[in-house]
Amino acid sequence: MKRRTAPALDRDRLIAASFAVLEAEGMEGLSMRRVAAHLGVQAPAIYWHVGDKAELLGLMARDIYAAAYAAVPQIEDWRGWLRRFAQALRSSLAGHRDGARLCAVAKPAAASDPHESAARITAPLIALGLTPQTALSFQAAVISYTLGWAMFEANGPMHDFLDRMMIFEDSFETGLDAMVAGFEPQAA
Amino acid sequence: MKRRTAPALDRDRLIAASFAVLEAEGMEGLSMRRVAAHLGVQAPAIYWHVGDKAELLGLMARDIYAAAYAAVPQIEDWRGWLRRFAQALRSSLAGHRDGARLCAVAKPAAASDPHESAARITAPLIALGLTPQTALSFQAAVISYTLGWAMFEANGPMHDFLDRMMIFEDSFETGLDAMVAGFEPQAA
DNA sequence: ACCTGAACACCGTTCAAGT
DNA sequence: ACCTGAACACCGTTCAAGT
Repeated sequence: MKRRTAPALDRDRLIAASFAVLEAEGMEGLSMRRVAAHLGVQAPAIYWHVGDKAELLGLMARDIYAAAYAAVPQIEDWRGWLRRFAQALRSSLAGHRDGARLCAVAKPAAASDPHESAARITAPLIALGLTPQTALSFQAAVISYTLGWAMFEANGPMHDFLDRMMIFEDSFETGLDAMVAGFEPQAA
Repeated sequence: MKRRTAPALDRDRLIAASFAVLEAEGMEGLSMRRVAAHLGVQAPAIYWHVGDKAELLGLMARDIYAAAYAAVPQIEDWRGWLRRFAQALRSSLAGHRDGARLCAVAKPAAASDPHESAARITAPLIALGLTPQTALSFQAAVISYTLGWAMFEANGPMHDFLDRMMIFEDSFETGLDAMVAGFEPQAA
């Protein structure tokens, strides 16, 4: 017997609880105290498992990105992969209340080892024949576009109006297709 | 004589002070109390001139966008206009500390009259021959891309690493050119 | 009309102390 | 090792009261 009582918290349960609070209260209701309450614990307990709130947000954002990567199907060429990835990221962001705002505020947890995370991020594109340089460039552009779009789309009051002037889905695809198609001549 | 003492505040001085605090303290140091202190006034005084903090942030964001629109030179076609606008927006965002984060958090002050603001936003493109529909679509895509990129770029730790793997300036242009070029066939 | 003073209900975080 | 209790230095916002 290593311990008499199992610990009440671990990183995974902490992150899960944080998402639960986010879903229920939104981004500005996401406080350390509320997350703690959701876990039946005092706020300072969280600091045993995580350095500070910024790190917690970083971990949440990381999960959102990870879900997107995991959702991209096997695909035969980099154009298709980029398109599928962008769609997956968009729906991963839309899958959580204030998901885009969360990712905007959070610094990437990737900060721990940027070299490794850049490699992981570009690996699929490199496998499909792009050079590391172009892979990074294209991927950065697609992520930027998708994240920016998600924020645009999540912006309440403007949304209702734009909804009557354009189909978000279609316009997102329009921009995405344009970008990917425009990459074509640069892939050499 | 309408009043014995001129008011200490007005909206413009309030916004200017807010930018000053933002520059000095960054986004998380931007508190109502600090802005008030910068103006030699008590925090509650601000609420006479502005409904709440969100509205103040919205006004700041609006200024950043307005600066971008103002900086776009007269141009002969919509491709050029879109490219110039994106560059102007990127440098307007980069012109203030945490500019991208600010715009991410702020709801558009445009919320007041979305119809009018959408019209103003698309006017230049419509004047250059696009339909309102495509103008809105293209403009939304370009804004999303640029805002997303600026956030990407502003993200400290990742930045230093990426800086050694790619030129931000060049990669931004790569994606932008790709998108605008890809719009071409859709402009019909 | 425009601002102050005092207060309310919160925050994130630290740190000794408990087990 | 892991959590609590109490505290510190802040927040945004409201509201009576002053001028």
